[in-house]
Amino acid sequence: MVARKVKLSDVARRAGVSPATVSRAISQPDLLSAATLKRVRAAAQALGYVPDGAARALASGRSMTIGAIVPTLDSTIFARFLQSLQSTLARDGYQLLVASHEMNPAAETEAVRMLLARGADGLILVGADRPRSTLDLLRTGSAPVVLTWCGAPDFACVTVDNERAGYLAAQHLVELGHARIGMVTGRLSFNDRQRARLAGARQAMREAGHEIPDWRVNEQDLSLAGGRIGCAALLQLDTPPTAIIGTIDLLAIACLQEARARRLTVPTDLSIVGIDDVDMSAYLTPSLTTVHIPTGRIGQMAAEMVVSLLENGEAQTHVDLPIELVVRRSTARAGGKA
Amino acid sequence: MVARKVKLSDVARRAGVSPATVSRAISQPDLLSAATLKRVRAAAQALGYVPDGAARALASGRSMTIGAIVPTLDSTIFARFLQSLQSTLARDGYQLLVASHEMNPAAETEAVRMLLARGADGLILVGADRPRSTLDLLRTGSAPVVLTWCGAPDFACVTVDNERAGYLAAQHLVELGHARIGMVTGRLSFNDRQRARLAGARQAMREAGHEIPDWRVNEQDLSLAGGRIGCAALLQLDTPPTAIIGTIDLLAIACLQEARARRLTVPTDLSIVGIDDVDMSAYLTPSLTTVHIPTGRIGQMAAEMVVSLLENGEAQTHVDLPIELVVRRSTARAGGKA
DNA sequence: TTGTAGGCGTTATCAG
DNA sequence: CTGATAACGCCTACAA
Repeated sequence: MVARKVKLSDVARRAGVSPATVSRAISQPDLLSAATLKRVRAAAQALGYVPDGAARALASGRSMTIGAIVPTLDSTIFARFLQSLQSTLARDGYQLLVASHEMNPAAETEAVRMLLARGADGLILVGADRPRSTLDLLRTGSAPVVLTWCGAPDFACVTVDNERAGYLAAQHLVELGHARIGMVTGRLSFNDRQRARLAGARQAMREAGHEIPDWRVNEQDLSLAGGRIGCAALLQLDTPPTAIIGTIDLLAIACLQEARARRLTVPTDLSIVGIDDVDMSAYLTPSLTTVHIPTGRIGQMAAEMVVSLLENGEAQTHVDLPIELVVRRSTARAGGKA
Repeated sequence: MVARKVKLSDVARRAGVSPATVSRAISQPDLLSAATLKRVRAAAQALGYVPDGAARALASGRSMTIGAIVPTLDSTIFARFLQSLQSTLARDGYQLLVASHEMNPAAETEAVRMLLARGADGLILVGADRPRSTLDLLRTGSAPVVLTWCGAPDFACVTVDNERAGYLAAQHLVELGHARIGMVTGRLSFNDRQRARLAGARQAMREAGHEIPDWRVNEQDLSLAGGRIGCAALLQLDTPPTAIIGTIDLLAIACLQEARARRLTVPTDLSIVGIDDVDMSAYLTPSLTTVHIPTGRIGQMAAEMVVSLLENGEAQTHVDLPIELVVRRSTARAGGKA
């Protein structure tokens, strides 16, 4: 719309130095004398110079951009995760390029390809459950990759023990005397987090001499609507569970709402446990007993990991963040007494 | 890690054609004969060729990347907004580059500069309230800009009448006989959406012969914690309001929780109205009366607008999306009777 | 500390 | 329909 683009050489001419000097002024200021640096900066300022990222990327081989692929952007969890990634990366001068796959493996592969094509210097993905072809693409790519939540042995990753999360949730219920517990989970395919949480809960019950039969596990969309449907289905069984675990807080919150809609009192009539510990959970009435997952930390660590992988070449490549049960008011002893 | 990068010319050699032909095979397939096209594609496939975005961007002047700057990623609203932007842009082959400013004007300016430097072909921002210098930077930049939620006359924008949103919320309360209403708002500076919603509510009250004095307006962080604090403050006034408007659902939901914590029954003892109509609002007990804002549509339209600005040069540059009051169970006649 | 020169991988303009 | 041949704007040895 306005004057044609100001380029490096324009600044150089204005400052009376060579293009190389201007280039250095941007990327390696220390190599210049204070005087010239100042002069170059003044010239750049005056001309309103903005370096061309594409050209820099092409010449230097680095785009200062990190790609992140999440299942969906429309989720409390991933929103916080991205916020955390974004702010941490920004500190190091990197920009975040985001993509989502909406639970479609092919879309994820496509996203990886696109991000790589866009020149992302590094990639951050969620989970490790994806087609071998995608994994190969990731390994082949020259960009460092960091997996989050769930990891794979041959990839750098920032994990959380999802199986243990499910275990802790169920164990808590066992300790309260519950033997018949139901679960509302998200879709299990292409989602290792969900599978692990379910498996962990089953493990805890098994160790206590109980089981969670398939018909007490209800697979739903990860939404409030899904949670309510799943909860309703479990409550309508001939022998309804005395407690329900939602594999993510959103689902558990929906269960809380469904229970209330059915005039059941939580936790007296029904205990409910979630996993994640989102903000909302602490503020509900009754507040939700859940397993805390350090979502923000996962993002921060993942960001720091790609950056250090990128800049130091090396880095600790396996971090497992601690999780813990947070007992609040949505759980009580089986049998009705709080 | 592996073989050095496969480039255009490698594919060309393998396919026995010139580099130019390979380039066309990617960007203008129609110009090639079916036979050569097929041959080139096979070669590219075999070599695992991935075009270099930086080089393409440098040579073509377009990065196929759109930058979006939101106040924060960590919000239901903006998460949905971004999701919508992302999926719409993806359809046209664009990638989303995101940044957030956490309510810091300077950070936003910095983000604009960075996004422009990264070669974003277009920019999507939230609101129109920012320093003149940033506006100038936006105008100067050669990239089309689309403002969302609130607009400015000389920018393309996808808006929603925030003032009317506040107006509708208050008007509904007036019709229910409420004269003393309180408001819990977010920080008003650097946030035209909040100011407009507050102003609209005041306008509605004024027209009804009432006022919303400053001391019945409580400015808080846009969080559940903020909402509860704000609600508590209003309820502790000598003459507490009979109804409260939260300028975003999150705040209103927090008010609902605070009211319950104080053993107040909503809507009998206190009516509460929100603005946004997030998913959760419909599922709460009582469900939240609120003003529906088509968040997803805003994102979709904004995305379509940048793209058409980019590709057709022209486009409708001012779209105002309709909003409407959604009456649910959190409001009732003043005086206690539902 | 600063200048020179060649190249990064594609696209685009022109011929053929 | 396809092939040469310049740019594109910046970085980076290498030289001074």
